[in-house]
Amino acid sequence: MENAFINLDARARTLLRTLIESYIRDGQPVGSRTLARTSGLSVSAATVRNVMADLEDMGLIHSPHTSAGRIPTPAGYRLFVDSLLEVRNPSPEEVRAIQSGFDPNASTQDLMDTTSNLLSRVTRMAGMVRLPRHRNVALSQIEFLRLGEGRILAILVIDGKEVQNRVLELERDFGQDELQRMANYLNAHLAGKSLHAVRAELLREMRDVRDDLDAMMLAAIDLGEKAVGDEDPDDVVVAGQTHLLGYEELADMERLRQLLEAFNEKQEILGILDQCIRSDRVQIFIGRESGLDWFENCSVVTAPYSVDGEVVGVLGVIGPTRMSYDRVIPIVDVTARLLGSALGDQPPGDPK
Amino acid sequence: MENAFINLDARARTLLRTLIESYIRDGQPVGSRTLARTSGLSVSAATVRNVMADLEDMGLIHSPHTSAGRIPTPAGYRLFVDSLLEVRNPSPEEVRAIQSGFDPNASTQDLMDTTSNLLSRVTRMAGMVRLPRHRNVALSQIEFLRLGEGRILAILVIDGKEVQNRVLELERDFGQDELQRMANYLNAHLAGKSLHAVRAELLREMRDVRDDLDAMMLAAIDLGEKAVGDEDPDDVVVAGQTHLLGYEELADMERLRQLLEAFNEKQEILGILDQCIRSDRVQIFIGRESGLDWFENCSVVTAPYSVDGEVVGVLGVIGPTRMSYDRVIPIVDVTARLLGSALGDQPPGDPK
DNA sequence: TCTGGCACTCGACCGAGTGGAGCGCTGACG
DNA sequence: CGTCAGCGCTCCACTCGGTCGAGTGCCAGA
Repeated sequence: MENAFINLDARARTLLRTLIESYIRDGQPVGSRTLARTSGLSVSAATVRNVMADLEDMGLIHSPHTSAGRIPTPAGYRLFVDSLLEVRNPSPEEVRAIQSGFDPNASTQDLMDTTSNLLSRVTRMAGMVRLPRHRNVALSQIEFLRLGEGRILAILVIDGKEVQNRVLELERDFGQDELQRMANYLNAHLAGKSLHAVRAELLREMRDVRDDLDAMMLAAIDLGEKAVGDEDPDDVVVAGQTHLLGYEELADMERLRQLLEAFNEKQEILGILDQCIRSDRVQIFIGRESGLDWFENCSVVTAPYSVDGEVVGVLGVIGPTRMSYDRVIPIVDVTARLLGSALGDQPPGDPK
Repeated sequence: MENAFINLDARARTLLRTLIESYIRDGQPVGSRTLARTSGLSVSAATVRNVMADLEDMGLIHSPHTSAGRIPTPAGYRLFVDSLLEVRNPSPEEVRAIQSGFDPNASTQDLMDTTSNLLSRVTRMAGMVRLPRHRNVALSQIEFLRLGEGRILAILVIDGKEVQNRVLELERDFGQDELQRMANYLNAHLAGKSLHAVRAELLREMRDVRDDLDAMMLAAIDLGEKAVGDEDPDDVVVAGQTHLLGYEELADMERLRQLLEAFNEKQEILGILDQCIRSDRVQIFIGRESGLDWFENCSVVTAPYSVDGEVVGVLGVIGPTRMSYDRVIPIVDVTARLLGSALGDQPPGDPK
């Protein structure tokens, strides 16, 4: 595949690029004559045919039947997005549409919903956002509530606005007043620190037990660790799945069913997104590259988003492989940046 | 429509029933010859033709084109389900499948998810469950947490297991200790009563202010009312939408898009379900009867479910108009009963 | 190495023809 | 008056053959 790229001379690359662009635009197999006319090169259709035959040998394009034009293979798309594509800057209206969608003082959940909606509306495909990891947001407050025999509700207030409930099942039973004192202790020690730091501190304290800690403190630390320990639930917000019904290259009902089912289950979507969280740029999956066969004719464009320089999540869109990458890529890119800054701006914009 | 029923003699009704059953089974327009053979009546095809012509005049059946068999109209389906249908008892396997799906000590949310999943899996259509109104579940505990300037988090524990958070925005600021005292006051007065009763009591106390209440108590009552006041959010749980992609009578992509969109928005689904909550039996909407035109070729079968004799919600399925009503209706019916008793059994099953 | 030309292939489209299912109507029968 | 057999007609679904056009592969010549 790497070799394929090296072996391609400038003319072949131009032709391949023109062919794919044309196919993306029209959805029709493109033949030698049209390609010769539209490529801008002054070569004859016959010459183009020879080049096309070479490209077909390399597995970059193929004919759906003997005498039709050529369409790109997944490998062709791969080469295209990796080294032939010139991304457009997102149009000003699009940037404005995206930017105006972000409400600076919405809750995180709302922000996620808005973002995936935005992505799906602007691209007319399905948008998805991986929830941010909360590693470096500040714990404002922690409280415990006794529900029943050994069952405790832990309430974490994060960033002064986000609230998380967790039900803990314990062997020992605590009275409400004990719980209150433990919460006071934890709040005094931990409030304002990031969840990440809180967890580290609790674990450290559990390790080197000091003499000046009484049993209650120990229990408090233990309880705090349990409450904070469970990382945020893995989840992903999806929107605009129905846009995918409009693409006739995805018209196979059975495939479509599997695709929508995947959106419901979310598990496989999560898997795909998690593969992208390492990269620091826009990433693209084409067709079956992700190893899922219901993914035929689909592509994913993702970008990680970060707060204060640390990647905390991924967002992206999923649509037909035959999509306008030059338009979609910058949209996903800029949305990721804007989401990152919307998340990052909040603490300063809403001090205490 | 009523007249149509009265005017139909036994033979015509048998023929209509056989025709609709046959069409539901095969999806093919059914002609006079086959109908004469399968109806069990000993009449000739010609006679059947005469009857069919009458039925067509009444608007109960129609031909898709000049010389094809007849298919039922929505009015025909209506008559069919109202007075011709003989529902089968649900098959034992189906009852068992449904019954075994209910985990007696799952949370309400889980129960709703399970139920809609169950409905969709057993019927192979889309299942939906309207969340139960909480009017008569017991409030176990109420707590307040100060989030910031005038912003308070109210935590309601219901039935000793369900937890609800509500953020209240107030004009006046309260300290955490004030909040604690108010919560104590409310808990002492209200714990164990039903949400409905709690609300009534709070409203009553607000009306006839008594002298022996100090300002704090008043504030507490006000706060409690705010916290309990907002009824549970309207919501509905949907599952198995993707099953609908399999029915070729729903193959129109644009219609399908609208249908799935409706499931996402949930608003219209809610509207339909709310129309059914009054009835105490299985209800059926056929085609456009609900007034929504994307609903063509779809039908809804719903049944309310009740706890302790009071209807608290509705569940149902949505699928193609051409569905096996005789199978679906008892399934929906029995599921509603089982869900009701699963919800009702919990308080006795989990005392305290 | 490029190019024009030629033969060939294949799908899309059209129109005619055919078979079959099904209807409406009519006239006869009990 | 209800029932029924039969006839003629309509319309759909399918097939078949022919044509057209787009596109390919290959070859010979510049």
